[in-house]
Amino acid sequence: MRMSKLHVPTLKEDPADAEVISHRLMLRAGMIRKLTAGVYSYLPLGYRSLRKVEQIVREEMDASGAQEVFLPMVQPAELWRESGRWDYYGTELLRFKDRHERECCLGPTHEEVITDLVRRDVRSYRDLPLNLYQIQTKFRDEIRPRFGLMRGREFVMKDAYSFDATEEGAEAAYLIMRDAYERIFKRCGLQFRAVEADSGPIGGSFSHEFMVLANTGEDIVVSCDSCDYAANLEKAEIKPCSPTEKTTGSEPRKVATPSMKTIEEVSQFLGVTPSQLIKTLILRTDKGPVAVLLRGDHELNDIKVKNYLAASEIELADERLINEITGGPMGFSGPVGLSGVTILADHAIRGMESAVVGANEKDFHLIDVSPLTGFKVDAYGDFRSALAGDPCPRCQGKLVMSRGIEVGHIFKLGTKYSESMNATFLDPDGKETLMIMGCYGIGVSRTVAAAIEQNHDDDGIIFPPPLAPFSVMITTVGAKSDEIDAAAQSIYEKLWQSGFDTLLDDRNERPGVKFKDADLIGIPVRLTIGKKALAEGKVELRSRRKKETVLVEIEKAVDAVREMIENWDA
RNA sequence: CGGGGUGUAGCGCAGCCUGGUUAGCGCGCGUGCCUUGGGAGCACGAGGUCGCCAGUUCGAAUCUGGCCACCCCGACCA
Repeated sequence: MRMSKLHVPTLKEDPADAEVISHRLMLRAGMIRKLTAGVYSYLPLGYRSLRKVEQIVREEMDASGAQEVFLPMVQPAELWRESGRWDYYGTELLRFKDRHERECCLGPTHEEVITDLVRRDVRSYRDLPLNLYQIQTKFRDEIRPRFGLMRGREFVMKDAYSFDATEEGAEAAYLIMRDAYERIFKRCGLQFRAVEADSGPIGGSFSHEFMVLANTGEDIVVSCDSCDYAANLEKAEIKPCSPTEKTTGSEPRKVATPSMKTIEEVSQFLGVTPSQLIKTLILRTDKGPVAVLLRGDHELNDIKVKNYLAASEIELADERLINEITGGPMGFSGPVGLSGVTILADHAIRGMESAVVGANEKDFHLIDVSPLTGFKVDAYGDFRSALAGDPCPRCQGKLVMSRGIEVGHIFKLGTKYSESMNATFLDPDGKETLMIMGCYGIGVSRTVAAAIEQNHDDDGIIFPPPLAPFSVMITTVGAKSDEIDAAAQSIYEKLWQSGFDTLLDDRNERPGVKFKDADLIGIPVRLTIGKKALAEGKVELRSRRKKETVLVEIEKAVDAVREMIENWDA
């Protein structure tokens, strides 16, 4: 392809409404353009990258025995009512009516459709296992789309669904997908990590997320510095600390803490550390109000509480509810004498001998409160988020934090959908049995964005070669010259014949413009043809990643390009 | 939805507070000359419902009200 013909509207300046790096660079590099909030058009370069990811995904899915299908995007409400998600999914499901007033939605995911498809035609254990996947546009009416392709409303996703006759089969299917995902993201040239994850509203018994490690990631990855334990912060387990047997030995005392509401204010005012305080959080849930007790320096993990209570909704109580339950204002809540509310306490509370708590009265706290005897707790559990330096739940190591972008998520669904939608088969004994399902997603468009988040510099994108829209950019420099043009044309043809997607910058531009554009759009290898080197039968080769320029003989140029790409990470 | 912010040429912005006649600047775009190793230079030129609607006023990009769109922070997720 020739640059003079390719539609690559690069921008010199950053678009004002793009904040994150991948969004900025994709706009500047002429890869995407926004149509409306969270909805993007792919220009030639962007679409080429997207298709590179798709192709890798497709090859590895096929190799793992999954079969590609293509499911409808418009889906009838009846299916969603059957699974129970028409009401549960909320406003993220874009709903509308057709001309006959029939209710429909745009598919945000395809469990309903695939389950319906399979239950119609699969009747026997002989037809199982089955794994079907598709690469398709999804629509989720996100509350707040942002960050360009990182969280669009319309996005490209690969979703696979496995159906098995037995529990063992379902677990094997899960592991096969796990391996396939490892290969996919490795082939994409990304630094990533598979982490344990909460299974969220899709449900199911266990799941892993595939995180591309990048500072701009929205998720926090917790990992052990000595074993291979890794989990999403929302899931990361905390090793319970050993309970103390000691009490304060004295009665609690009430002290005045005028206008001291926050942990910092109270601890500073009383001259104690935040870890000597207990914070009492009142939560409103669909299972009734709950008080959660945490050590002052710990943070609530609402997902853990939500899972513990099997609640579907949970939020911090407002001033009014707090007052109703504790009798005191916000900022002075404490567990002593609290009643009419479930009291949950984090394990760490048991390790405290003496604590400062709110007195449930404006401007007062209690000191010298003994958690062992000072108040009643309905249940102890793991309710806080991990902190860097916490002990690993699996070994003696310590936990460290990093940021990640979730590009893949695999779930073992079990019979959640086969049960609600009655997807059954006859087992060898002729008995009607529920299929056991798994589902496996990859954010294909997000993967392109994540690759850019992870690989860029001040000059632009540094594409890992497998995802680059083109592998090589041939740049001619200097005044127009027949010799240079001929050499460029010759190498251009050879590179294509050798299987390299090659761009030839034949524009009548000054070299600076060509170099800037090549850097911006992140082409891995730049091959520059200039008068001086050409006279000696040589061309220049430059790695976008290492930024070193080497001179090679024209005859060896193709091999040198190949070597540079093959040793990309070296 | 709650909080914060922005809407003026394809992009980035100034002008608005303190209303005034042809609405500016840089980049980009077109034509010509010139130039060709890191976003050159000169000349000429095209391009604007000042987000939309209503109001105030002799007069509105500018003041007032309503609406819309987009961005950022929170709850959601590939």
